[in-house]
Order: sequence, then structure tokens, then C-alpha cells
Amino acid sequence: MADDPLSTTFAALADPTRRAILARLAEGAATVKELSEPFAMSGPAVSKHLRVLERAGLITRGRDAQWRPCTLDATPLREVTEWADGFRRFWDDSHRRLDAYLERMKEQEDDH
Amino acid sequence: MADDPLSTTFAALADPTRRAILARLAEGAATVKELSEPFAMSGPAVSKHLRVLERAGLITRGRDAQWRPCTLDATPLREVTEWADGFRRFWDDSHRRLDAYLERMKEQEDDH
DNA sequence: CAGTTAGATAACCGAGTGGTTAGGTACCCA
DNA sequence: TGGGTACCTAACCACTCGGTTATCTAACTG
Repeated sequence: MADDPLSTTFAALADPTRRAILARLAEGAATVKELSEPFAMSGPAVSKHLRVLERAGLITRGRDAQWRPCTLDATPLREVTEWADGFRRFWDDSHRRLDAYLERMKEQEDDH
Repeated sequence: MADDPLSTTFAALADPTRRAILARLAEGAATVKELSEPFAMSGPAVSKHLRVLERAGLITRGRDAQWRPCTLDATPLREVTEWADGFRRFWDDSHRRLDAYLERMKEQEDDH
């Protein structure tokens, strides 16, 4: 996998378990144990997923006695939407109409 | 890699070469050769990237004599932004203010 | 202290990735 | 018909990924 920030973020999101973890964290911080509950997989597996999310900057991990509470950090998701927004005109009808309008304007300019 | 649609899309986007290909296709259809130009890699490597993009539904490939023109299909990107929008309140200040407002309303309700 | 709980690390495995080179297919053109 | 161009497939390589079990550390609790 490439190691530029956007690629790291996309790669981290390319797994339903990790997206479910983020969805859970959207409701508030949680311990590793709590995050593991919904999944039929071992602790170390969840640990690995969390490390991927941490490296992508999507979560931060604190410390409270023997617990390591995870909290969501959605900043990288903003970059994701900003990137995808560059393609909005290809699916958004209103943007498509605006594109067509600008195209007509440009053609009028060219007529001069 | 998981094979659900969203994971497939995210995985396809987790590579700068593939994102550059999509950016190029945003300016119009292109042949495999044209898409290869900017990259210092062999033809088969580009072919593989295109196959990943095709499996993710991000491009479609036509046929014109010995050329296989690629065109962009951004529909999966809409799903991406829709998913990320579920987290918008964690980075968007205006949404954060709305959240706080709703929270205060809820507290007032609880006082009754 | 011993025992339990939360969690990380290490070593391993099968499958997939991203690249290569070599060779094959399909089409156009002289 | 023969040659060049566009593209794909096959086989291979080093590496990563997502999972496992076994083992370790760190902290609380009796």
C-alpha cells in the first residue's frame, strides 16, 4: 500500500470491521474490549484493526489504568470528502446542470 | 480484502496511481496507452490498476478497433461521500454548533 | 502475595497486491 | 501477407493483510 496520507486513509476504510468500529466510536469513546464485543474475532485481530486506524489518524488512544480508551478523530474523513467532491459533477444532477450552463457561456464567449 | 461494494471502492481508491487515473478520466475518455503515459511503469501494471477500477465500478471499458477506451463512472464515489457524511458533524463547525444546540434543547426537555 | 483482567506483541499462515518479463491476441495498414 | 500497434494473460517475485494461537506486560483486587 502507498504511504501518502490519502491512500492510508482509504486503505483503513476498506474494511467493514474498521468502518463499524468508527461508527461505534461516533457514539463516544470506548475501550478495546467494548469495541471487540460485536465481532466474532480474537482480541489481537481487533488490536491490529485499531493500529491501522491509529496510523491513519482516524482514532487516538488514551490511557486509563489497564484500559486504553479509543476516541474518534474524523479529520482525515474531511480530506476524503474533499477529494471525492472533485468528482461531484459526475453524479450530482444540479452540478451537471451548472456544468452545462458554464459550457454554454463558454461557447458564447468563443463566438465573439 | 472484503468484497462488499464500499470496501471494494475504498480499496480501489487507496492507490495514488489509480486516483490519478480517475482524475485524468474526469477530463474525458482515454485509451490505456494515454493513461499509461504519466507513469513510469509497464503496460501490464496499468492494466491491473484498470481492472481494479473496473471491478469497483469506477470505470467502464469500451471497444474501438484495437483501442479499449476507458470512461469514468463516479457513482460509487457518491456512496463514499454519503458514508463519510455520516461523520460530518465531527469535523464541520456549523454541524458541531447545530449538535450543541440540539443537545441544549434536549436538556431543556429533560428538565420538565 | 496470588489471581484476574485489559491489552499488546510475536510468530505464523493463506490469500491478495503491485510490480516485473515473456508471450499471445486482435486489429490496422502497406 | 507481413509488420507494427494496442492490449491482455500467464507466471513469477517480494511484500502486505487479515486472521490465528501463544506468550508477555501492566494494572487492579482479594
